[in-house]
Amino acid sequence: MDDRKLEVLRAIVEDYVATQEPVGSKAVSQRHSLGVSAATVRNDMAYLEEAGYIQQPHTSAGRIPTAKGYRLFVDRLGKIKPLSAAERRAVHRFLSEAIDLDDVVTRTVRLLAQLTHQVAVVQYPSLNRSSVRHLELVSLTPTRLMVVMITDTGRVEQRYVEMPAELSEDDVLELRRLVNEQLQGKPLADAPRIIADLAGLARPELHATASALARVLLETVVARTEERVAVAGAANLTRPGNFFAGSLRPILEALEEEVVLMQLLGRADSNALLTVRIGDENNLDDFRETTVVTAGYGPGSVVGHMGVLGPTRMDYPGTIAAVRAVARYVSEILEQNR
Amino acid sequence: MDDRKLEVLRAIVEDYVATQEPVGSKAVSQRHSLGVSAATVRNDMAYLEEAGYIQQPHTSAGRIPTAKGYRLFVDRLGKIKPLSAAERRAVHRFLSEAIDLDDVVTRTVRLLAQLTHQVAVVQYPSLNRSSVRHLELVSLTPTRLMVVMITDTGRVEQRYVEMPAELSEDDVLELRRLVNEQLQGKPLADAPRIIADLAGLARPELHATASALARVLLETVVARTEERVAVAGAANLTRPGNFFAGSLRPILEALEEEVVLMQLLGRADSNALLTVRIGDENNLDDFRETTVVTAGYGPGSVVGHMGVLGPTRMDYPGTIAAVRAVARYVSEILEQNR
DNA sequence: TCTGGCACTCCCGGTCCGGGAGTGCCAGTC
DNA sequence: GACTGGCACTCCCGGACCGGGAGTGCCAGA
Repeated sequence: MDDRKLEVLRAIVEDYVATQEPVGSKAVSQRHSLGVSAATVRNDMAYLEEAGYIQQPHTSAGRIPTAKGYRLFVDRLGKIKPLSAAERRAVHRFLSEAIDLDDVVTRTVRLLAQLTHQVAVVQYPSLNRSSVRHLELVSLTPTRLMVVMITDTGRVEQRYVEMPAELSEDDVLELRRLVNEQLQGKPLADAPRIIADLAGLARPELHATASALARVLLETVVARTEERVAVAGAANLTRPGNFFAGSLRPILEALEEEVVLMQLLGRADSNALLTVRIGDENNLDDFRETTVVTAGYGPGSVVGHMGVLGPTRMDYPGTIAAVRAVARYVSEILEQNR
Repeated sequence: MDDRKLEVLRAIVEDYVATQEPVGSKAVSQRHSLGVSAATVRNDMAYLEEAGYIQQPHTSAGRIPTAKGYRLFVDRLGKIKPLSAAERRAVHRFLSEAIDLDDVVTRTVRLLAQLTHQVAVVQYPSLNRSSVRHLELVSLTPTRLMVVMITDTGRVEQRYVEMPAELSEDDVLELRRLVNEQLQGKPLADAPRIIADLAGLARPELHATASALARVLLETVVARTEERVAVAGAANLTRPGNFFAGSLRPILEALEEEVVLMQLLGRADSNALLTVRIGDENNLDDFRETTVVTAGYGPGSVVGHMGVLGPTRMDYPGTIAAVRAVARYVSEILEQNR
C-alpha cells in the first residue's frame, strides 16, 4: 500500500475523531496538504474502502474509518503524544497525595476519566498476585469473629466468621498468633495449602474453631477470586455523539458487572505493556462500537490492570499516552509502600 | 377540595406513571369508574390545574401531575403496597448471605436498584455515629505504618502513616496497646479529645512517634468526615422515557460526587423514618425532575441512610415500600453483629 | 350539579421538495 | 501511467405542508 494512501487514512481518522462527521475527499486534500487534488484522494479512498479500512455510511457521504482502519492507525500511524509537563506534574501531585490503597485506586480512576474524557476502570491489586502482610482477628460477639487480611499491596479484606463455640480473649490471641505465623509473607497463591494444615497445628481444644477459621480463610483468599474494580467517568458516555441512547444502556449495565469489566481489562495477555482492543476485538456484543485501552501496573510485576473505555472513534494517541503515564505513576507509588 | 377531585388526581398520577403519557378526561372517566362523565372530569381537571396540582404540556393534550400534585398524592393518596411474601423472602435471603459490611452494602444497593428499577444509593455507616472496636497497626517499612480501624458497625478504615523515626517491633506493639486501651469502645465523636491526650501517655522515647500517630488518627477519624456511598442501577436511568439524553449527563455526574449524593440522602432530617423529596424539594437544579426516596437504617439508632432516585414520575407506593423494607432488614442484619 | 354536543387547538406522522455535499467516472493533460 | 477538472448522479437533511386524532373549554339543557 502506497504511502499516500496511508496518509489519506490518517487524515480520515484524525478528522473523523475531531469532527465526528464523515470526511470527504475535498476536506482531506485541502486540510492535510497532501499536494494532490480531491479527485486523486477519491481514488485512494476507493482503494481504502475496497481494502476494508474505511466505509461510507451511505452513497454520497464522506468516509469513516472501520475497526480495521483504526487498527492500522493505532499500529502504524498514530504517534503517541506524551502528556504535557504540566499534566505530568498534576498527575504526579494528585496521586502522591493518596492516603491508602483505596485512595490510590479512587484517585487513579478519576484521574484517568478526567484526562481522557472517557470511562475509566481500575482493578484493585489482584489477590492472586499478592502476599499476606498481616491477619487480624477481632471478636464481634463471643462466637463471631471478624477476620481482616492485609496484603503487601495494601489491600484490606475482611470477613465475618461464625465460630462453633465461644472463644475467650486468649483463644483469639492464640489463633491470631497461629495464622500469622503460618501465613505472614506467604503469597496468597500458596495460601490454600498452608491453610489446609492449619487446624492440625492448633491446641486440641481449639481444633474445631481453628478449622472453622481455616474454612473461612480459604473462602476469603481463594474462592474470593472475584476481583474488585473501580469505575469513574460514566457521565462521559453521554458526550455528544459518543453513544446514542440505545447503545448506552447495555454499557452502563456492563459497568456494574465485575465479570464483564474484568473481561474487558483482559487478564489474559497480562504481560503486554499496553493493549488496545478495538470494536469486535473485545469479543462482546455490546462493545462492538467500543475501544478499550488497558495497561498493567504494579510494583515490579503486574498486580492489576487499569484502562479506559470509549467509542472506537476516540483520540488514540492522547488516550494511549494518558493510560500509559498513569499506570507508570501508580506503579511507582505502589513501589514506595513495599 | 372535593373527594372526587382527589380521586381524579389519583387517577391521573397512577395512569401517568403507568403509561408515561398525558392522561385525558375520557381515559380517567372510563378506566377509573368514578361514575361521572368525561365532561365532569374535565371540570375537576380545570380546578386541579388552577390549584397547581396538574398541568398541560400544551393545549389539547392530557394532563400530567406537577411536583405539587405528586406531593399531595404521596401525602394523602398513595396507599403503600407492601412487598409480596416472595419478595420479602428473597430480600431476606439475599441480605443474610452477606459476608461482611462491604458485602452488606453492595448487596443492599443492588437489591434496591433491582426492586425499584431505579438508581439506588447506600451510605456506609457514618463514622460519626460509630464507636471504635479495634485499632490495628501494621508496619510497612520501618518508618511507615498502616493504621486499620474497625468500628462497631463493621466498617474498616485504613491509612498510611509516615513515622518521624524508625520503629522497632516492640514499639509498634506498645503503640497498638496504647491506642486500643484509650480508644476501644469509645464513640468516634469523642475520639478527637482522647487522641489529643494520647501522646502524653506514651513512653518518653515514643513521644514523637505517638504524636505523629495521633495526628494521623485525628485525620482518619475526624477530618475524614467524608462519607462513603455505594451506587447501583445507573443503567435504570436510561429506561425508556425516564430521562432524555440532555438531562442524563448531569445526573450521571452527580452520582460520582459524594457531596451531592450525601445532600440527596439528606443528613439533615435524619430522624424521619422515611423521606420523599420530590423535584424542587431536593434544592438541586439538576434534580428538578427527580424524586429521592430515602430511609435511615442502623442497629437501634440511625447510622446511615439509603435511598433510591428516579424521575418524579415513579411508582411511589412500590418504591416507598421497597426502600422501607430493605432499610429494616439491613438494620436487623447490623443488629446481629453488635 | 352533571352531561352531551360542538367548535377549536395543537401535536404528530407522513409526504414532498430543494439544496448541498460527496461520489464515481471519464476524458484530457503532464 | 498518474493526476486532474468536469460533470452527472445519488442520497441525506431540513423545512414546509397537510390531514387525522386526541383533548380541551364552553354552553345549553336536563
